[in-house]
Amino acid sequence: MDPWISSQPSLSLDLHVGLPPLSLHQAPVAVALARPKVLVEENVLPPKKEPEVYIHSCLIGGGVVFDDDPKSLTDCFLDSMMTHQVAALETELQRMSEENRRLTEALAAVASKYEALRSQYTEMVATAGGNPSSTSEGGSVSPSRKRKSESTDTALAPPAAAAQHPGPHPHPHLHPAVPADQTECTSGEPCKRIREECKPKVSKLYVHADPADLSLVVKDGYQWRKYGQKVTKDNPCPRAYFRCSFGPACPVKKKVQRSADDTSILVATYEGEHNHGQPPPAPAQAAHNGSAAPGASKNAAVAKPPSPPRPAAAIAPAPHRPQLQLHHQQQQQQDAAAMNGEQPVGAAAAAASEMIRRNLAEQMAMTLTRDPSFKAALVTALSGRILELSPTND
DNA sequence: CGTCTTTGACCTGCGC
DNA sequence: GCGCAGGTCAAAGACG
Repeated sequence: MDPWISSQPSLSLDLHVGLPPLSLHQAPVAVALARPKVLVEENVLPPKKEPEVYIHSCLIGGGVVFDDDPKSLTDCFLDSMMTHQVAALETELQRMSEENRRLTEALAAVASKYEALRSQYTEMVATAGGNPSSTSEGGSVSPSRKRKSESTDTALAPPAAAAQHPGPHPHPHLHPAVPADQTECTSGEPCKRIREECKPKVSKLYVHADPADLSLVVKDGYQWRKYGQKVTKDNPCPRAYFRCSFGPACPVKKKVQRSADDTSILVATYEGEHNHGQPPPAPAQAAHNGSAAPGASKNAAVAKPPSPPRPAAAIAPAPHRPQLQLHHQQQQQQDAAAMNGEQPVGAAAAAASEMIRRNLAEQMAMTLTRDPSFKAALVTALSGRILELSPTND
């Protein structure tokens, strides 16, 4: 994790902004523990500090002013109200912080257990004579469909996959035409287990959205093409299926569905990794933090790919790259460095850190401005402050 | 006319 | 083998 981030006690980025900054194989666990409701509320923390300071200073000097100035009666009344409110907010803050701490601990425990199991599994595969590198990489192995009529043609090159990936794939390690489980498995249970391990990297992103907005569009900076929608059993809200518009070169898919518990939350499930950079934002997109323009309903989530896919390694992170992708790529770089036995390069790490800070600030600003509770708290604090400072108050 | 979204139909995996 | 549920396809319609 970014040292700067971990040094910000009130931010608690692990659980609050976008995707938890864990490696993707940990993401589902992390997301399962993260409660989106809490995430947004806790984002209110930084602005609270201002009224907190204000109240403390008023408490110190209030008594002196009280005797001399009749107007200070109003001030003190307001101060009292503010103090009460701030006390309540502080209590809430403490509660949230405590909950955050518990969640973080639980997350760490689960992550460590997962790591232990993972290494155990890798060990087992290695001793069984398997090829750990083909499975532990997790890879963006696309679960290619095998339709009944097509699968009889050839097992090695399913037409569906061939249609999606004409010609040699530029990134076979990211999206092999033939999933490892299909080539290496010969029977039963081991095959199933390996297949599960070969699933594309899955990550989840919780996004606050207007419940009245039924578009199911998650603005993550990438361009998506919707290819299906389905009502699932466990959730009355329909689930939308998207493919990256850079496909078939980019195998990434995402599913977007409203949370069954809180319809104001969109749950975006990403499968696979982008093998290209984030498309350059259009003017309207740039004004919306690199996401699709909300007004353009027709092409909000989809646009023609502006440029051919580029290898991820050749692309510097875009300034508006969403937090998700930042964590994603950063983790990839760290993984790659770890695999090569390298230490993170100082300059690159600093640049990445700076990038994360910038995106973090943007993301927090966006989240905060979208949160009604934050707005209410801000309005309360500001109105109290304005009343206090107003020369005409009486 | 080209592109994208919608949506019913189809396919596949899984549990029984 | 059957039924269910999730995921995907592809025709039709909408839109610029």
